[in-house]
Amino acid sequence: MILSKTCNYAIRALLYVATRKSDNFVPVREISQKLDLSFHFLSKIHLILIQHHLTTSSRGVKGGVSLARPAEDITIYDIIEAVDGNAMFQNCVLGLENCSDDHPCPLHHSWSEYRLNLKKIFQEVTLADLAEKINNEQVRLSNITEILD
Amino acid sequence: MILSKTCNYAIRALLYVATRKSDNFVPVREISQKLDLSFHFLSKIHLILIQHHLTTSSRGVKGGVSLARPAEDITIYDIIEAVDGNAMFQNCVLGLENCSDDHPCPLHHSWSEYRLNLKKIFQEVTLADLAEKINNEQVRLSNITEILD
DNA sequence: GTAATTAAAGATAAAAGAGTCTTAAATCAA
DNA sequence: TTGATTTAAGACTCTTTTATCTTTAATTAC
Repeated sequence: MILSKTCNYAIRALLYVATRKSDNFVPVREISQKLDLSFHFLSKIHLILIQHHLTTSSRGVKGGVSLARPAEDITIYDIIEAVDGNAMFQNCVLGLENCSDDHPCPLHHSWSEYRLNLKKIFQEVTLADLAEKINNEQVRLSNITEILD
Repeated sequence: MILSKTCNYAIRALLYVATRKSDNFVPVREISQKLDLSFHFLSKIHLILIQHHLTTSSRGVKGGVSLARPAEDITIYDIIEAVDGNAMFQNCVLGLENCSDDHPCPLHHSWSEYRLNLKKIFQEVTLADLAEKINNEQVRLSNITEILD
């Protein structure tokens, strides 16, 4: 797996929040039910997202989480960086410590080019882009077919 | 990290064997010393490689491991597939189970194209290609600068 | 103020990945 | 045959990731 499970869940959760596009907070319970994920685990993931200023939250009856800034301004890369870090986009594919153009590993050349593309793919796409696709029912967010009822 | 540590070590170990290009077996002890990796851990990794018919081995005084077929016929992809499996080259980037052209996740389109490139990069390169680079001292295999003395 | 609701925080546990250690088995050399 | 060498195999430990459960704190509605 390229992304950790935690990161997968984070992306899907934020996409769900983005599709709700209400001014209100979205309860974690609702997200976990709609995406069929563990409520407690998702709560924990949200702490990370809050720490990285991707979401804000409110406790209490009308509480929940919401995006910290417009969905247009949050890329998938932002989420990956917050949860999994950016090692994937920087490190040597063979795990060597000072792999560089000057001291390359055998795969350095092809990999460093590829790595940029990987970053690009995730940076080019915002939550808004994907939320629109989801709302147009062109794509899905969960193993369960219907998530938005 | 895209590849597991186990997989990194496996690739580097086989590259080392390929650079030795002797008809003899190469002791795991020698590999571990030259690559600065744990001998016992590397021994374990070699069991995987042997099971997947990437290497053969011999016990005893002149024993060790050697490539099961010519270095020209072993790609980096072969090693990755043996050690880490092929989930990375097949699975949905968001971890959805039946993500496909018919039932895509929001990232399916860009990802499925990208995934093919990823596979290609590793399939295009053989141990022989990289061993040649290493022997020409264009690249390195270890954090330690000199590995071939 | 009280009760219901919801995130925050922390303790705990299960599973997987990474790494170590010991013993057994095979091979070679003398 | 004996001893040295080297892989094979399995038990064991440590760390990280994933997941669960419980308690606390904040917010809202009444």
